[in-house]
This record gives sequence, structure tokens and C-alpha cells, in this order.
Amino acid sequence: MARSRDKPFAKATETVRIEDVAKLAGVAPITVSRALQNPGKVRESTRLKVAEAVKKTGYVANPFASNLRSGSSNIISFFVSDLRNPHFSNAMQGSADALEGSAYKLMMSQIGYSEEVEAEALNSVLPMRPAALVFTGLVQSTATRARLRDQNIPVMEMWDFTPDPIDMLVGFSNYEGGRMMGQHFGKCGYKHIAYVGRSQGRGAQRLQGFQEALLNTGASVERIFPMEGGRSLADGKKALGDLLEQFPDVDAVFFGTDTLAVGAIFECRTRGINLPEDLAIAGFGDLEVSGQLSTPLTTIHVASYEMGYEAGKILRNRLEGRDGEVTNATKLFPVTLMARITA
Amino acid sequence: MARSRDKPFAKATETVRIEDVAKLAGVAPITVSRALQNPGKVRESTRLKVAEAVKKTGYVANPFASNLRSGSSNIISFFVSDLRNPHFSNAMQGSADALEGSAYKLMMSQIGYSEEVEAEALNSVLPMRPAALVFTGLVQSTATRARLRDQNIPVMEMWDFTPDPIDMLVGFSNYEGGRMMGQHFGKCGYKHIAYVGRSQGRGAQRLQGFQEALLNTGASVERIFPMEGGRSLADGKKALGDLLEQFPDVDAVFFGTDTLAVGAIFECRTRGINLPEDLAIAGFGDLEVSGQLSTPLTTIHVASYEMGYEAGKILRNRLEGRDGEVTNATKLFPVTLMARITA
DNA sequence: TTGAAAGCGCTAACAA
DNA sequence: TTGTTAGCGCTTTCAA
Repeated sequence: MARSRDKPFAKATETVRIEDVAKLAGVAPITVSRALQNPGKVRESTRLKVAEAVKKTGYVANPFASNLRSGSSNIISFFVSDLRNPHFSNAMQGSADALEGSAYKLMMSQIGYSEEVEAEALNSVLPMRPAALVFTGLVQSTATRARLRDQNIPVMEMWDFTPDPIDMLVGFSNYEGGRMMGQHFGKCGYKHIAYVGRSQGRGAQRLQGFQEALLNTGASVERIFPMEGGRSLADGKKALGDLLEQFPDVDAVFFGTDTLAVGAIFECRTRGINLPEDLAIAGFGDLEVSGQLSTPLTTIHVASYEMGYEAGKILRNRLEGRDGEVTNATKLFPVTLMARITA
Repeated sequence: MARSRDKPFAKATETVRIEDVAKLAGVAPITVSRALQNPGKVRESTRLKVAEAVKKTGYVANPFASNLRSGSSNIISFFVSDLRNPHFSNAMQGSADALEGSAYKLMMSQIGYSEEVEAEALNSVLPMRPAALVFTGLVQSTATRARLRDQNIPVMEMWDFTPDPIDMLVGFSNYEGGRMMGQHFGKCGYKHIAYVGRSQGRGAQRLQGFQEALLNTGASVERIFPMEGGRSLADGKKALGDLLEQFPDVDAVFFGTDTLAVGAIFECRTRGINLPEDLAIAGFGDLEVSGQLSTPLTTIHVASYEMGYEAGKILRNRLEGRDGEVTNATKLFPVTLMARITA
């Protein structure tokens, strides 16, 4: 039964509904639905009739109606801590590119860096029955992990590695990155080595790999300067000053992030400290600027855009039912030592 | 009429519906709806009863059902050309922060740099009846502009300035930024001035302001090197090499973006060119790195995060009906000359 | 201030 | 392969 079009209902006359298309094509609404969603279940000639009617009317399905009825949506919810971190915005852009042209829409939710916000964000997103969830990071709270495992919804974690992902994972090993840098420092023969950066989470893993590799070469990390909040180049500059003051003997520093390391390099240049003769500096992450400096930074390369793209591709295969044999995809991206000039 | 819970319907038992809350609170479903959406239209004691029932059941409204019925959604659709441009990711983060805690969800759509993609993206978003649209840039196609003006949907444009926005606008004047830099170059007394950057769109406006201001001081832009695609530091390095080769007399360059300018600075350092004695360099945008270099870049500051935040706030006021007297808000952000070292 | 009835536009389930 | 019927969960409309 058609809604009467002469009633002054909100913009009713402008909205093309499936029924309008059906009438024009001379079929039932459900046939239009099938022709659009499952073309295989409809005779080719019917599909063409429908396609023409769709074109003529400019019909686009009302996503709320389909979602309400089918109980599932085409929304992929992206949980990000901070888009100002280029690694995360690169990853998100990568996923967006991989999903380009698909039926899926990207929704962004903030999780900051707290478990509570994470849980709240999830609560507000789940009622939308998203087609998938993407986390730029591992899901922190074990309660949330358990909850997500129960729900039957595809989950992509990124950016870290764990043997026990909720579902899919595209990540890299922070431990391995740290280890490579430790090996490199060992080979270079530095004697008074410092670490500056986070002592929690990913930072802890980088540090652990770094320390273990150094021990194997007979060296060690003499001083650790924990810095939980350092996210700016200015923080890196300041960190270098503090370091030199508190540890004048230092001959090599491993910074937990490139941002800190690059800031430190600028500070060195201001102070007339030569790299790597006077001091060796290394970072982690390989920002664009790191490789372009006149004294390019030695660091660990992390392919953020590519990881985002890969995550989007895997998700897309899974959602579009082309996963073939792969179901519980875990992809470990290799981490690369970029031994450039500074260390 | 309640759906019988014993039918093996998809996860029926897990979903709390408005009816469940209503029963528990001893009211009709519509009253629950009102208590949640229009608390003012319900007696306080009723509101409390409902609130308690909501808490007990953990009820969250199914957004598809509400949207389908009400014909409007709580989705704000963000159109971005490229999140790898830090100005845009900063702006998006700013808007996300401003909308934090509201009922609105951020959806991201790519528009690349083409009018066609822009129109397509819009087509796929409009059926979701978004609460508002945000464009990081002016909407390019005049057809699309007209179409959006017809629709009765709040539109926020950003990042540029036009006297004739579709609806709301938070932007800055590229012309004015260029003009300031032209004035500065004039004051400094440079004789052989070049511009390297886009000659279209925003770049053209920067260049125009730059040229006009220079003419007022009796100087002029001797050479223009159009570069439509340069988006990386490496492009800036290469641009500097080309510039010196094709225009050896140059004593000052204005780059259309900080990325190009910073790349050029690195190249200068490699080549032993002293800034600003041998060559003056200026950029546009004020990236984080620009101010932190050991020879900080002279540039035009653009407050991208703040603009995004402001756009989000204005939008929120409008959507939550707190716009007061302001309806067609246009906010012009000032642009600031950061006269640092390099020019 | 509260409620009953109806229906938003689509698709699952079943039937032909 | 196509169609009929019903109903997803909410909120609009209208009535009390």
C-alpha cells in the first residue's frame, strides 16, 4: 500500500522508494531489493529492467530501513586515539583507500588513551550494528576483549602484535623493532646508552627488545628516562637537554618515538653537537621528516599507511565474502631498521 | 504487541528494546521515548522512573529505528581530501573533540581532489540523512553548491574564505596570508623573488596576495614555478635544486606550502647554503616542524586544529538548538605572519 | 502529561 | 525465479 503522495508529509514527493522503482519495472518491491542486493537470485532480464528503473528514478535505498530490517549495517567503525599522530591518520587514510568503492562507510570514534572512554565509545557504536570494528591499537581492557569475542562481529586490531587477537590483526612487533635497534647499537659499540620514552605499553615492549639485544652483545642500557606524555618535537628538545644534564657521559640514545628523536636532533644542531660523533640518536616509527633531514635519522620503519590499507583490504575480503581459505587473518608486518646517519 | 522472546530470532534475547524499559518502568513505550528525547515533556517523577529502568536494562535506542521513523540521523558527515595532510587530520581531530560527548557520530568520506568524486560521495551519504555535512575545503562544483543550498541540511565549509558560503564557514584568507608574506618580503628588501607552488585554487590566491603586496613596495615576483602536485618534503628538496639551476640569481623564495619549504631548508643545509644570508625561504601553513627547526621557518600560521574545533562547536550549537542569534555563522580565522629566521 | 494506533521503507520467511 | 505477508523498533499523530 503506497503512502499517498498528496499529504504534506516531509519532502515525501522528493523521496524515491523501492515501491516506485518496482512499479516502474513492473515487479514486486522484493524483486527490486533482490536485484540490487543479490543479483544472482534474479533472472538477468529482470535485473536489467530493474536497473533501468533505478537509473530513471535515481533510487537509492534508505539505509535505515534496510538496516533496521536486516539487523546489520554497512558501517565500519574506526576507533582512533588521536588523529594528530600521523601514524594513525595515515593508517585511517590507508583503510579508507582500501574500502573506496565498496558499500562500506567509515565512522570515526575517539577512544583517547583510556579504557573507560574505550568502553563508552564502544557502547555508543554497537547499537548501530556496525559491519566491523577497527582499532588502531590493541583493545586494552580484558573485559572489552571478552565482550567483543562474544559478539559475532568482525574486529580488526592494528598496530601491535599479540598471539591472541580478538579476531583479525594487522600489526608489527614493537619488541622486534627494539631488538633490531639494540643489535645495531651493540654493533656500533656504544658504551653509555640511554633510553628515553614511554615505559608502558608499546614503549615497554620496544625497551625490552632493545635491552635484551644489547645484553647479547655485552652492552646494556645504563639509564632509562621514562616519559609517558612526550608527543611533540618540543618535548624531544627538552628531553635532550635533560638527558645531557643528568647523564653527561651518554654516547647514544634510543628514543621511543621519532618525534622525540627529531626534536632532539634539532636541539643538537642548535647546541653544535655533531651526530653521530658526539652523540648517537635513534628513533622509532620513521616519520617522513626522519628520512629527509640533512642528517637523516636512524630509526625503525613502520609502514603505517600500508598497514591501514592492508587492514582495509582484509576486512573488505571478509565482509564481501571473498576470504577464501583465510578466516582468522593475522598479518605481521615486518619492521625494518633504517640505519641512516645519526646512529 | 511484544515479539515473543522464545523464537530463535537473531540474538533477540540480547537486545533490550524500548518496550522492555517501558514495562519495567510501568509506562508506555512512547513515554520512554519522550523521557529520553524531550525530558521537558514528561513529569520529573516519570523521567526518574524511566531513567532507572534504562540504567537497569542497559537500554540504548536502536538508531536505525529512530532514524527511519523520524527521518533524520545523528550522523555528521566529514568530507576530506586526504588525511595524510596534517592540516586536515588536525582539523578533523578538532571537530571530533568539539563534538565529544554529544549525540553526534562522525562519518568520514573521501572526496579526493575531484568534483566527480565529490558528487558521488555526496550521493552515497545523503540517503543517510546526515544531521550536517562538513567539508574541509569549499565545495568545488557549482552544481553541488546549488544542490546543497536546496536541501535543508546544515553545511559547514572550511579552510578557505568566500563571501558566499553555502551555509556556515570557518576559514581563513589565503589571499591575506600571501599578502602578509609579500609585505614582509618587501620590507626585507629582497630583489630576486620566486614563487614555487600551486598555481591553482588556494595556491593562486596566496600567489595573488603575495604579488600585489610586493608591487606596493616596488618589488615583484620575478619567476613563478608552478607545482601542482608537490606534497612531500622530497618534492621540496627537488624544487630547490631546480630553482637554483633555472634561476641562479634568486635571493628569496616563497613556497606555497610548508612541506615544500621545509624540504628546501633541508636541501640548503646539505648544500651549505646559509639561511637567510644566501637565500631567504618562506612557507605557508606552519607545520609543527617549521617552528622547531634549528633555523625556524618564516611562514604563515594557520590554526588547523583550532579551526576544526571551532567548526565542530558552531555546528554543535546549531544542531543542539543553542545558536541564539547566530544562524548563518561565518568565522574568519586570522592568519599570522611568523617571521622567524629563514626570511 | 500520558497513551493508542499507525507506519517510516525495507527485507526475512515462507509460499507459489 | 518471483511474490505475499509480516514486522524490524522506534516516534509521529491524534486522542484522552
